[in-house]
Amino acid sequence: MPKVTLKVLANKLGLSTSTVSKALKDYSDINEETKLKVQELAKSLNYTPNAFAQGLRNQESKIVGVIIPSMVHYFFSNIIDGILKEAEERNYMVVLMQSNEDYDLEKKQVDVLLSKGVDGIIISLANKTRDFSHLAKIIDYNIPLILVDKIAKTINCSKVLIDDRKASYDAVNYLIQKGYKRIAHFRGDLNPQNSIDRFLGYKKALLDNNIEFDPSLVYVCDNNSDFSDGYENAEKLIADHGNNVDALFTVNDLLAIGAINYFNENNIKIPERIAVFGFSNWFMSSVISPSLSSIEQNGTKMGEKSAQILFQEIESKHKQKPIEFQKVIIDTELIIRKSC
Amino acid sequence: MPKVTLKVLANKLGLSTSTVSKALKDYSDINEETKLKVQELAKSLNYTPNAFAQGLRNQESKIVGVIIPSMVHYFFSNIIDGILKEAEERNYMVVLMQSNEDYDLEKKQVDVLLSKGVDGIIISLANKTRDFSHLAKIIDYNIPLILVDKIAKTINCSKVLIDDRKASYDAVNYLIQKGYKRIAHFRGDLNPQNSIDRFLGYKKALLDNNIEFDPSLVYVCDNNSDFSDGYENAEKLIADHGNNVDALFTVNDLLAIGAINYFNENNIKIPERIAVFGFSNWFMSSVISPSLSSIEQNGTKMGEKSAQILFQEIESKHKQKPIEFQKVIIDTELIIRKSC
DNA sequence: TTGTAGGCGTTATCAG
DNA sequence: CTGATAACGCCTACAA
Repeated sequence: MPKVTLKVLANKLGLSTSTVSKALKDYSDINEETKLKVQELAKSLNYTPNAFAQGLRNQESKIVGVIIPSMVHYFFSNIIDGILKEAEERNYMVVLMQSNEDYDLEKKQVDVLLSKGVDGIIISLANKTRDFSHLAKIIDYNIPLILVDKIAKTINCSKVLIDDRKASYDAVNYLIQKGYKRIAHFRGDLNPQNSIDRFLGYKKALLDNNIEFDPSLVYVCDNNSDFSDGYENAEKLIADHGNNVDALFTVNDLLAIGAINYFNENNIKIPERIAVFGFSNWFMSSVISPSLSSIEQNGTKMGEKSAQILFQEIESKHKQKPIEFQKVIIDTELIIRKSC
Repeated sequence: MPKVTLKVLANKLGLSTSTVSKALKDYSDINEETKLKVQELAKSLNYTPNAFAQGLRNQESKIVGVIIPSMVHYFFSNIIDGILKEAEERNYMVVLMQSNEDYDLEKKQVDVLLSKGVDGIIISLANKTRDFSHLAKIIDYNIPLILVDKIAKTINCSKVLIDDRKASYDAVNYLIQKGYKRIAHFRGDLNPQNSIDRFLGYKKALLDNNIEFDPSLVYVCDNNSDFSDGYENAEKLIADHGNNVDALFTVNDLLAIGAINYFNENNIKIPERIAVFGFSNWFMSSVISPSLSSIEQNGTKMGEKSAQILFQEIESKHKQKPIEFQKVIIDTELIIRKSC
């Protein structure tokens, strides 16, 4: 298995490497016949250019880096799915890294990506990330950067996200239109902007409908919440408010499902006694019983769009064109099922 | 942002690049003081070696490639999770590709990985893949290859998998010990070995317990089955067998959940009237109601193990040591919940 | 139309 | 202990 290089081809044909190189790239100043000969041989020997040499020479890796907080999440899987599709079409490779919601790791991973000379980077920030110097560094290196979903407002780059506030607003508004009045909210921690925005959307929908905002109906859930957190808070909710609550809007589907479990086990009928509305439309929402109304966040589309913008920016950079940063809001959608 | 290279460091210190290079690698033949000076400067200028140059020089990319059929699957996400962890520890990058269960794409992706000079490859084969010449090519190129879960028996390389047959056997045996006698099976298509093995395990458990195998209790489900397939087959099952069936073992959790939905909606009590046992222990199984007994397939461990073996083989190759292929069976585990 | 030469950044070898 | 040199494979001015 001797490696097939330009030199090998050149020797076999009695040509120089540069001629071979040009022939393969269809340079106009090469004899058609030679071109054909070269291309044929290349094909038959299965020549593939050495990516390192190319990278070294062209300062271009055809690799993009992606950092996400966690792999095992329906939403993030979908984002990746979208990114992979776009990259595939353009013959780019995707290096995937997982920050495990750890700022230090995220920072280190950025360094690795930079040192590997990736052509662009897509990041969905860890919840804990507050310091953005590593992002500034990417920009400093003049590497296109796209932030997706978990973004940093202060960083000047393209962003792909949803309108959390509006989405929440729509969901809660829907509940209100259906006649629910005492709507509880399981919110996320204070940290990632998303949960704040979702909370604000909830609150605004209440106020716009002249429903008094009752802080005691809001429960703060842990961020790495598993569904048992939803279960426990549902228990608390009923203990605290008894019959004086008729709906529950949660910051994510997992909490909703935990709550549903509690309600099911305790014979609290959904949606008759209490309606439930989730967020993110995880795969699960459609399969539990009763099926859960939720907000489709469209991870795949977010991934696709991020990648499209990234490749656009890489292209522009290549052509020395100025880059105009975009902020793309991906549409969300209310998915109404049986839980309300 | 001038790139910091060895040459830059060398110039600033009035040294040669080779000295700088050695100093950074702690060569024993370099003066301690110079080493310190070099290392300090390197740190302060944030020097990172150029990966292309290193790759070109050392014939080593520090990148491994991973091809899986589909991203958006709890099981595969877990495999990736495991691989990423191991790679992270070793400062390897992971290039991820998704074959979408498409043989041609899988083949092309292998070519891309090879041409990029990855140091090793982990693949979970597409269901449709029957021709293994692309795998042979990898081996031909002398690139370590690990097959995980969806493997090719005839390809000579290390493999990480579960004992599908035994796992099924255990599950069905458990059902039988619990007193169930008329156990239906929703099996997968004839294609990937996994579903065949799971079926065989089911059958053997019956026979070993002197329960007649009744082919009419076996339903073949589509492979890209969504849970509606489980729903519909559950309907058929009850139509066909009425009360003459008391348990259901499915080739995956999704089908089981579809079936559970049908049973719930039609007031067929689980597990009193019919028990249900799934396979794979997807995240969902624990959150639906009633919670689903299933077989833990431990994707994370499979990913970790695959990566460990891969890095071992890369290491061995590096040291010119012979490589001994391993076939690792990851333990499965019965997870008993409320559905049986 | 083809070939020569130099360099991308790193590292191993060998000479000083 | 340090430095010069060559090589990894590719690409592109420039020369022939």
